[in-house]
Amino acid sequence: MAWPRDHKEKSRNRILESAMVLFSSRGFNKVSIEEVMRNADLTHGSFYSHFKSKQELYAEAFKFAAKKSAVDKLPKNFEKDDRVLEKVLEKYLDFKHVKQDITPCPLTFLVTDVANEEAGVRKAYTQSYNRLVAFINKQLTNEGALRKEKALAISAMMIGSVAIARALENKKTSESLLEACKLIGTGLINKK
Amino acid sequence: MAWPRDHKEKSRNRILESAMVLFSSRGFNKVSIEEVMRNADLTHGSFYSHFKSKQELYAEAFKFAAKKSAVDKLPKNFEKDDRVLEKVLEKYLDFKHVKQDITPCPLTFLVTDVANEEAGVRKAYTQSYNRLVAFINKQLTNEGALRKEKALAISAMMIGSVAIARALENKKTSESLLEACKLIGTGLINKK
DNA sequence: GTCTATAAAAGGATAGAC
DNA sequence: GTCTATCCTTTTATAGAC
Repeated sequence: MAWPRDHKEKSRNRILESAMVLFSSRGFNKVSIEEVMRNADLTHGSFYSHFKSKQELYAEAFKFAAKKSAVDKLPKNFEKDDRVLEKVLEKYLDFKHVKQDITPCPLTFLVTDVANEEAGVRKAYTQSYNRLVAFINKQLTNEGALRKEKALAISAMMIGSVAIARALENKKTSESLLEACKLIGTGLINKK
Repeated sequence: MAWPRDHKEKSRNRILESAMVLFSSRGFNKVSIEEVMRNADLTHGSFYSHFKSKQELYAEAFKFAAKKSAVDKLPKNFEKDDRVLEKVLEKYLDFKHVKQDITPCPLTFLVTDVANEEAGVRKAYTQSYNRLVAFINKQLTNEGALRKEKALAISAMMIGSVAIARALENKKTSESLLEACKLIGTGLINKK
């Protein structure tokens, strides 16, 4: 029929966008295909024209989310300026991120979820994580022997603290945790 | 009938033990009540003599798991010795923990899972997390103004790195991450 | 490619016998 | 308190019309 040639791709992107938002906020297993499709203004029957299973959707949605996340949208080339990393920490470790007032980073929001899923999903996670670590590592221009280790530790503090903050029952403790990680993280950046 | 008076409690503990293991390794939503009960050598019908819902089981199992975890079994009183915390890091950030060759810490294995569940579960998580931070804080005897912040940052590195390591697809990257966090974490302990 | 309709299975929860 | 049997809802996945 006379469909625009990008029609399928647009539908697919709507599905991925829908899945990304829903999976991040409630977890993969608590979101049904019907819900993903409805949120993308489609009916659930047509899901299988795009993906062969829910697991495949997860892997694809994860890659899609990783591209859209704040970290991956950062410039690939930048000045020798430690403040870039400090600004990333500032934004990432903000309570707004915990509350999803900014687009959530799937590395954090789905970290445990992914561990329980199949290889394709974990591969998507790994690739996205490696890009984050590479970015941090590039920013640590003043470091010596511990540069790589600091990059990994900072990534763990970022992902860990936001994940924990999301699980805690009160906002105050969450914010203390985020602030502490900003402080200690920044300390790691600037000390040689 | 002539049941031993601790019969119900023993069954309950078997259910909690069973749930703890299964939830930690595969996540709350992927484990059915029938599976939990079968693993506890019971049939699923009798589940509701012990818990009113699966959510209630989760909260109770979490408290139970927290008590059994390595951290909570540590002595409450200890010498002024920084090495205690270093030893905890050594054990917690071991690949054996990732592979569940030691009893997994639910703070790590269920961190994202918990964030998507109801208040009772998050309360249990928060209490357990606060105990961990209090323990770390107590160990940091050489610190000054940043003592509290360091304790929080170390907790985020512990929980974060093991969670990430579980999600990654290859062992080598996971081990680099764990080693880096041991190193940087130990550095935070010893520097004033 | 998307729709409606439906199959088929899984899982949470309850009823009643012992 | 635990068992077997069953209800009922949700959910993944497929079939066939347009």
